Amino acid sequence: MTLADDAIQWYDRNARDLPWREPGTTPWGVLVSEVMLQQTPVVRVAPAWQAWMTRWPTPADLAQDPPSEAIRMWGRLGYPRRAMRLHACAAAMVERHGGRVPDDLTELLALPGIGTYTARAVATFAYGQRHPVVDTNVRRVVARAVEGAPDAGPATTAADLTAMAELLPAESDRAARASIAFMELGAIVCTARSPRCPECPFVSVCAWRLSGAPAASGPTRRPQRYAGTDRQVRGLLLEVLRHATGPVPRQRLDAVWTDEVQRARALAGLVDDGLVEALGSDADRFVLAGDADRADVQQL
DNA sequence: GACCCGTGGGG
DNA sequence: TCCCCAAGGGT
Repeated sequence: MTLADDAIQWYDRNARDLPWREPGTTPWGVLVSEVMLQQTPVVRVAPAWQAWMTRWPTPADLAQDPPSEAIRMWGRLGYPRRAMRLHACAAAMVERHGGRVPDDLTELLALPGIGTYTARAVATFAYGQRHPVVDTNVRRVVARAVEGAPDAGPATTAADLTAMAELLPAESDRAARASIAFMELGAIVCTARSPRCPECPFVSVCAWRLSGAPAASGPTRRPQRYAGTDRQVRGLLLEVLRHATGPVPRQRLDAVWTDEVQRARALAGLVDDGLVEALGSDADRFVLAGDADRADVQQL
């Protein structure tokens, strides 16, 4: 039995019942789930995915609505730029691919918001192709089980893809199952903190376990605190704009954060990123991207 | 490669 | 409380 065989067998008995894994999920549904899952936990994605797919069952449905509606529907999943890119992605698929999700890796990679991981995930899970699919879970599982390391080092895309490629079964359908199985293992058993090794199909062959499960050593870089960052300010500004039914006067945005310099920087950043538009010659009113026309109507 | 980009829940 | 982290992508 190879690691892939063990993982697939384990997955068949332990896979979570997630909505985008239901039979009949379209490539678009797979793509939407993968984008939503970029840095957002499964439990919060599930209901959002259902609502999104009900409202926009195809790329063309989404492309017909303005980006502002995508940003609103995104709700509090975080990183709202993903909503905007998903909208741009839908528009690009309508323009370049007749409204269908392409099955070619290169064409997928060329779409907005679709990077190395997501392109491979869609080609593999939506179309059954044989590609290594490497996310943070896979990197951790391979680091421990194969390399004997306590955790994955910094992402090195090419090397990570090579490492996983060597573990993939030859047959494409099994290769796809192996990839999803490794991801699932990393998500619910071989977790970053407190791995559940007794439940792991690799427990007896895991290189990390066999070497005594050493703890990680060395200094870990402390990420920036969230409180007080531009990201928090952007979140507060966008929260106001999401719920607005018309143009929001600058004065109302001024109320969300006292530091004027930081507030202005955050707002300018949102405009630069295309999430927000300024209205009027004085740029004294703001709307979500794509709402300018509607806003003008409401002005009259 | 470093850094920026939201949000919420668990330990 | 505080810290960590969660199916990354773009610059």
